[in-house]
Amino acid sequence: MSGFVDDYLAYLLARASHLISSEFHAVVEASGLSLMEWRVMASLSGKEFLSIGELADIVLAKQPTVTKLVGRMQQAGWVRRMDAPHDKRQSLVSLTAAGQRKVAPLLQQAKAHECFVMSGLGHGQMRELKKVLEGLIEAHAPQRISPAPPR
Amino acid sequence: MSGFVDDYLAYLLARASHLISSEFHAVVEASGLSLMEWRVMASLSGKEFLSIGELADIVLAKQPTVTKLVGRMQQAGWVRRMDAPHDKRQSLVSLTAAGQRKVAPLLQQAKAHECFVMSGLGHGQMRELKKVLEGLIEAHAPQRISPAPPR
DNA sequence: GCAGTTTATATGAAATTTCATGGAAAATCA
DNA sequence: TGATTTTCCATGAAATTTCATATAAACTGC
Repeated sequence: MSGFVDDYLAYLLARASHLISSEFHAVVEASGLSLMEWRVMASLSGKEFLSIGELADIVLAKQPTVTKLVGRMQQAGWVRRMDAPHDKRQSLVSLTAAGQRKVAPLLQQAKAHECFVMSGLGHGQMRELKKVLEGLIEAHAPQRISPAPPR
Repeated sequence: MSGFVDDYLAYLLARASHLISSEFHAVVEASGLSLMEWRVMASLSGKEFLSIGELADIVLAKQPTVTKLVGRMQQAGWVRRMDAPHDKRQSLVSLTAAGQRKVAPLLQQAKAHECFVMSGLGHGQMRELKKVLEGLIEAHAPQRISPAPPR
């Protein structure tokens, strides 16, 4: 490792994230999906649908990237799109039946992998870690929506 | 957020990392560097030099990506390369004087940003977080080098 | 309802990344 | 030492991402 980046929080986060993701990446690729495709499908699973913008936010990618990614996934038959009935600007993305079958096993394996990672930590540390991360995410969320004043 | 990814460790790590990096990304780009260029230069600062392979590992990118990235940075005059004297396969990368001048202020600002992030956590939680991350990184390091048996 | 503005997504061109492979130097081993 | 394998980096072609911008629909305030 390098002098500066050692012990630098942003770097530790990036490295830990990369390492953990990479491990599971192997599983994901074995099923013929890219990491981004997996993220999209995992995000979509359980939900009725998500808009392109929501997806971009969740999968941590830019909007044009997601538009094109979803386009390719649609070609592959894993997702479908429809215009939002009330807001015709939005494009709502949802899993097809084939898509659901494709992710289902991965969702299981993801949980298994998480357990594996967790086993190296201890349940307590794990909960603590998640709590701190959630706190960080909360605290640094881009647009802080101030509570609407009572009407 | 989405149902599945909520509370999924790999995702929390990815999101927290992305969020914290993005904040500093603004500072980095203001100085005319990309995130990757910043990582390379930060990694190099303090070190005499690093090989392409070491850099790729540190900055979490693939080897061909780093080769080309370094090529562009060399064009820009921020880094230089030389063949390793003992192993002519290796290409050693080091900062030029211009490169050093370029990163110096960013190194300062990075520390400042880290303090800012830390301020939302408390020193104790911060140390704990870093410790857990370092543990994760250590535990999941790709090639565990077992200590050489005494000769 | 109408300008002016904002929001959500799409898209083409350019930049970057990735994959697969190549070549050359080092390491291994019989 | 010569053959074989491995390691390290470069590179061309293909795939992806990104930037800048376009388009169309929704909002805002008269």
